[in-house]
Amino acid sequence: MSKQLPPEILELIADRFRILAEPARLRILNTLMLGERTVSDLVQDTGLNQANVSKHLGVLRASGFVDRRKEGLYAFYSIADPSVEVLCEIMCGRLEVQAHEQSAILAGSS
Amino acid sequence: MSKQLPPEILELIADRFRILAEPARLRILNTLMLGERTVSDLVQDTGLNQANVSKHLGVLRASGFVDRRKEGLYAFYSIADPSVEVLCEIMCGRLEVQAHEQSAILAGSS
DNA sequence: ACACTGTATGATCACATAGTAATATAAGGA
DNA sequence: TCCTTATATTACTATGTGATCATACAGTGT
Repeated sequence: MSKQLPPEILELIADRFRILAEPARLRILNTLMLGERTVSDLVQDTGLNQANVSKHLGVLRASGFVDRRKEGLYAFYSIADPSVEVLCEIMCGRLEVQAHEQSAILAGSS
Repeated sequence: MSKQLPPEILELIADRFRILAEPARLRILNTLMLGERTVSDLVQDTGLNQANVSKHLGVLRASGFVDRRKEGLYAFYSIADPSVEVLCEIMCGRLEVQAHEQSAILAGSS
């Protein structure tokens, strides 16, 4: 536990965190958790424009978070890295903890 | 599982990922996993300059990842959010999986 | 061959932020 | 009080990248 990691590894980890540090990409991933979707589906779902969605999908694919399957004119994207969901759940859980602490502080100071 | 999250929540999650998307901050956190450290300790350990370390610590503290305890001239920082370690481990595990896949591909194509 | 649709790819702009130097603040000692 | 040390902050620059527009590319049908 808590072993010291060399700077090169920490850079790679930071790179992966950076991919997820974007609301638009999280929206896309969150939709993909429901199952495979085409680019057009995601454009509809997120309200982002097509170029933007395509670019985010490119980033997500290059970093191995999603997979692509081409079929005719369509490109079907899907989650390739199941850890995404776990990561978001942890972050979410932490948000709830902090929200609790804040309301506790507010309640205490009143 | 895999519930749809509203955009506001995803923005908060993205904010937290962004905090961790920095090699320098991960270096600091990784050192703090060994225990409480002063700013000077961290400057020594990371090789970053003092202003830079202070600024990163400020960001980490504002987002609740670390705590501060002042004692005389010194400021002792420590991990406040234990989930950091888990998050890094997951990312690390995923890096290993990808490394394996890549070497498998290379071996197969030879 | 042409037209149409879905997706990907530049080029550009705007903005956020990491790093750094200089300086400010705060605490302790002579 | 003055000096020194530890930490925080401010101002600035440079770099990275998200959003957008326009356009290119690929597959399908006529």
